[in-house]
Amino acid sequence: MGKKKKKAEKQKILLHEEPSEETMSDIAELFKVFGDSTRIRILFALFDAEVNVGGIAERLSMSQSAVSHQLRILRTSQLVDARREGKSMYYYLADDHVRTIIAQGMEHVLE
Amino acid sequence: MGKKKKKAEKQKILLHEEPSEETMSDIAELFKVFGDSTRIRILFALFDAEVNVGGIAERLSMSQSAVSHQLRILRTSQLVDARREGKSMYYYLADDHVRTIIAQGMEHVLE
DNA sequence: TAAACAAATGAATGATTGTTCAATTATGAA
DNA sequence: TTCATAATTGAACAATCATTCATTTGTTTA
Repeated sequence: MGKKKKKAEKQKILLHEEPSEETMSDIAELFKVFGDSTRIRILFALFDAEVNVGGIAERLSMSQSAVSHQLRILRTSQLVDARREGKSMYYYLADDHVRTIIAQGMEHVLE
Repeated sequence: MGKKKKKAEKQKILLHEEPSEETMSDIAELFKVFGDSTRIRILFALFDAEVNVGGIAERLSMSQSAVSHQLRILRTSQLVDARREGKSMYYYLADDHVRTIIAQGMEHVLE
C-alpha cells in the first residue's frame, strides 16, 4: 500500500469510518503470521536478544530447515530482521510493535 | 487453562521469563482467529454496534451459512457474544480487548 | 583450492481450514 | 397447527500451509 493511501486510511480512523477492504485484508494477513505456534515460539526466543538460526532450531528442537522457512515468512512480514556475522545469521525482532502485539495477545489469553 | 496456572504465567512476565508452551500455543490459536479476512471484516462490522447474522451477511455480500460458521469460531474464542431478539441473533464484540488488538494490528499495517 | 559449517531453497506430502450445499432447528405470525 | 423467516449444523470439496528431505548457496578455515 502506498504512503498516500495509508494516510487516507489513518484519516478514516479519526472519522470513525471503516477501513478499506485492502486494509482489512492486510490486517488479516498480519495476524495470520502470528497465528502459528512455531512462529510465536520463534518470536519469544527473540524477545530479549538476537539469536542465530541454529540457536533457534536447538531451542525449539526443530530442524534448521523448518526454522529457516518460518524465519523467511517472519522477515517478509517485517516482524523480524537479520544481520550476518561470519557464517551465522542473527535474527532479531524488527521493532517494539511486535512485542506490543504479542503482549496484547498474551493478556487476552491469560485473563 | 486453570485460574491458578494463569496466575503463575502472569508471574513469569514480571520475572521476564518465557511463558509455557501451552500459553504460547494459546496465543497462536488466538491470532489464528484474527488471521482470516472474513472474520476481520465481521469484527469491523461489529465495531460500533451489534448486528444480526443476516445484516452481517448482507454487508459482506456473503451467504448466511458462511457467516454463521465464522461467527461460531469467533464466539468459541470469546471474541464476540450474542443475544437473541425474536428470530434474530444479534452479535456484538465481547470486550474492548478485541478492539485494542485490531487497532494494534491496523497501526502496524498502516505505518 | 578443498573441506566444513551455517543457512536458504524447492518440491512433495499430509494436515488444516473456509466455503458451499442441503438439511435441520428455533422462533413468531397467521 | 401450518407457514415463513432466521440461524445453525454437518458433510464434502478445494485451497492453503507447515514440515521433511535433498540440494544449493554463502562463508570461513586449512
